[in-house]
Amino acid sequence: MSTIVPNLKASGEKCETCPIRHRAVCSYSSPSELSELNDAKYYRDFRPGEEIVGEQEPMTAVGSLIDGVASLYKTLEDGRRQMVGLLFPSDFIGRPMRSHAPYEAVAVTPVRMCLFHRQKFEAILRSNTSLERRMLEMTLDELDAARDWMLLLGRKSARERLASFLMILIRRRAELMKVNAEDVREIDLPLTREAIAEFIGLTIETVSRQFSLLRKQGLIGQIDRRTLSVGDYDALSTTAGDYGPLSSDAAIA
Amino acid sequence: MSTIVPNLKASGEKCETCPIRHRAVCSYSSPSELSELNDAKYYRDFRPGEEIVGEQEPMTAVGSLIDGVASLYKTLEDGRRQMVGLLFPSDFIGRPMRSHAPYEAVAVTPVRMCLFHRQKFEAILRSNTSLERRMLEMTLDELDAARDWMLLLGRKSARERLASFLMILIRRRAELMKVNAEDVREIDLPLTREAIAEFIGLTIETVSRQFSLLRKQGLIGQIDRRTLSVGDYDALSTTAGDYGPLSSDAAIA
DNA sequence: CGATATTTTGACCCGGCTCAACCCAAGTGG
DNA sequence: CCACTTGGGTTGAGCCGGGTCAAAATATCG
Repeated sequence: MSTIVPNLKASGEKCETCPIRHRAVCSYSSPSELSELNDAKYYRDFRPGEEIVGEQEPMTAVGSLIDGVASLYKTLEDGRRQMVGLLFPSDFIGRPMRSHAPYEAVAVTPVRMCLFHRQKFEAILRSNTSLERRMLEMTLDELDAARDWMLLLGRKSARERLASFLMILIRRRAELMKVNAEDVREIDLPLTREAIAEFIGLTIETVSRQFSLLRKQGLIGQIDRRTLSVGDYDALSTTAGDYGPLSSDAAIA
Repeated sequence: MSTIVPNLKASGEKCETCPIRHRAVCSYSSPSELSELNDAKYYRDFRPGEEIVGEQEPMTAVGSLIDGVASLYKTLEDGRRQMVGLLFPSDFIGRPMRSHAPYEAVAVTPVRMCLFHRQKFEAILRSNTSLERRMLEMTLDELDAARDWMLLLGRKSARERLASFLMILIRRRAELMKVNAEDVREIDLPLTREAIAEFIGLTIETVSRQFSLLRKQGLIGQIDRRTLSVGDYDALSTTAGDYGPLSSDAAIA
């Protein structure tokens, strides 16, 4: 799983031109604060399937996801797994103020991370108030999203779960393209059936069946293997059972 | 549900003598910082079943649970409910930096809260670094606990869920009595079957059946209606499927 | 084109839900 | 003091949604 990957030294890359500069944990930092981060950071790439940090392993680095999609997992001794977070660019990976990772993080697509040595980051956190404030904000958002997810895992049917999952992707894309969620025509699926199943707490067979049903009923259509179209936004939204796009800015969602 | 309850003005009560002084969000605050909080705080009592804040309602106050047990809920339109947090003394209720509550909070037992006007609290947060640091710590712990809970809701069987729930109560009590979890002999159940079911994502019938099974198999015993004894700690712990007492200090757990 | 991985579909099964009866303790009022 | 209510809690019977196991269909890749 852990192949040798080059630890890129920050070559020409500067925080100022970073694509996630305005959304990541550093987004409130002033130019002077940023330069401290700039000096401490390093980049690292991960390939699909590669483990970013292991569950219960010492966590030496934390940082921001610059590009790609990653997921967080918790696993039971007998191998049952549950995804507990789905991370997109600008989301933060790692747990400050704890020496061991409470979960496993895995790259879903090719991933580029902006990393800091954990203890160094914690030291900066302590002195850099705007970093700490943003960290608190992001953590609160993640907590909101985690609670939405608890509702899904505890109470929603398979159909509702899949619809909720698609709504997350739709909202995420709407945000990215700066349009209303209703206007999103197509969404691409960065996850395999297995990852989707682990995310929404089902088996891959059930996920597949529910996809077929939603397709048959016209809520969604197929464009190609990794892309699908939104057939009936309202029906999807209703099936998801959400109150609206609340906590849409949270990391998990 | 919302009966008239006296809004107690801080009479003789001072933060210095507060029973949760050393664990709550204010626990890192210096004497001078504390006096600012002292001036802004007020107490309020809630009776069992009373709503502390409503889901999606404007949230004017936030604060610490001083005494009693409270729970957080998320609800679907058709009435299905999922508990998303179980709060004990020193835990924080409310969502800074958001105007509306993302969940409903309800008093389970008689509850006393130490409250702040939300915007006032946010202003203090911004100027009081130790308050913000502690807030971040507590939020990170809650997030860890929420993710443990996602694993439970997504993957554990009814039996495992109930055992996990009991382990939470055992650890919580161990902490309180300052003994090892293995040495806890009895635990009291502050929750009704219904609340337990809503917590672990089951129906009350299934909860009741699993209680009967655990009793029959000697993992637990009955002392009285609201108290039970630990019959076989190891079996309970194994059934819960936890790796150990990780994230034991988190708010939900 | 074969070889391997992923996805879909089918048949069957089982754990937990539903619906319903019953139990028990704690009021409450005559 | 007893009849009645009320609100948990327990237990049983039957069902069903989603899991399991197996096989076919479809992609992906040398």
